[in-house]
Amino acid sequence: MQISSRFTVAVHILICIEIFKNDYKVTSDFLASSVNVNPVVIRRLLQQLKKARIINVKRGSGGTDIEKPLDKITLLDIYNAVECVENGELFHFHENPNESCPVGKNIHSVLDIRLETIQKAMEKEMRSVTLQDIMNDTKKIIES
Amino acid sequence: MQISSRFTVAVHILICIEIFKNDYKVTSDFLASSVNVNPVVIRRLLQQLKKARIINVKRGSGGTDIEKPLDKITLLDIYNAVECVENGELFHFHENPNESCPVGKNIHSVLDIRLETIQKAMEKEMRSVTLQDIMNDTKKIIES
DNA sequence: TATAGATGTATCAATTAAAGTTACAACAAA
DNA sequence: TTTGTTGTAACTTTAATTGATACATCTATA
Repeated sequence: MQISSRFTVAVHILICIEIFKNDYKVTSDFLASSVNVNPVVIRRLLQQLKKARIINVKRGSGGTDIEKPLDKITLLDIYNAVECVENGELFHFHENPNESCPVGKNIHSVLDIRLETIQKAMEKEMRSVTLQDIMNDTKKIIES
Repeated sequence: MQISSRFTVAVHILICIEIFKNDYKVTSDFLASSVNVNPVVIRRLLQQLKKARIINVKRGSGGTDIEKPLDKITLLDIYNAVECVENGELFHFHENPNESCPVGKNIHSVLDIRLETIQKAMEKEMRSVTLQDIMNDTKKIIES
């Protein structure tokens, strides 16, 4: 199963906020039009990004800003903000292996550490990319 | 969203096949009892592992064997055998970004390479662990 | 201070994928 | 020929995502 599009949408949103901050009031409707999803989906994501202290959302007047230096926001920060799995575990483990089978009894002892290592490798890679990197690429491409 | 439990179940199955090969006929019912899921779920997985040439399943008489040296079967092989996402893409990308917005138009150019790098990091880690490694750990734990 | 335009959020529907279940034809060994 | 098993179809259940509508709440400003 795939990681939900909330992650790519969240990155898309953050790029938009930064690119258009001087020229438009970046509302949920504005963002919804760029991403091409329902505005409520955007608002839900904005709330999650706000809870993670990545952005600030203005009630009443509308609009949103990024709350941290771009080079202090990593893809992992964004991922963790919007991907709400219990314990943050990437792999879903079958729930009730048979404890009276020697394999079922020990499957967690054997696999947990391996799954964690794999997940950590993914997270390390995500942590190495900042929103600043993404913005640099985006501006270069838009200008060309 | 999490990677489905098919992956951990498939690894569980393969460990069972190897551990019990001399003492039991390892049928889908036998495996279903250790994993604690419906036998049909097991049979579906066995078919996927068979298609990937990791195991052989005996019709009629019943039972199953591993078809390759254990140190030639990596966690990535198992993952790819049972995790059937289109293009094998880990990240689900939102479908129709607005092409008339400079960000929507270029979001794929900016993000695709990053997502691929992250996925590759995960796959590299999965490729570095073989079923032989897992079996060594399992036997050590069961014997202690 | 009334209003216009946003956000925040509840609620429900639609869609999709995973996993459970039943059933049974096809098969192969004894 | 019987017995136990696989292979697979069909349907159900469950859960998560996403879409959609609605509206109370908020704030700048006219």
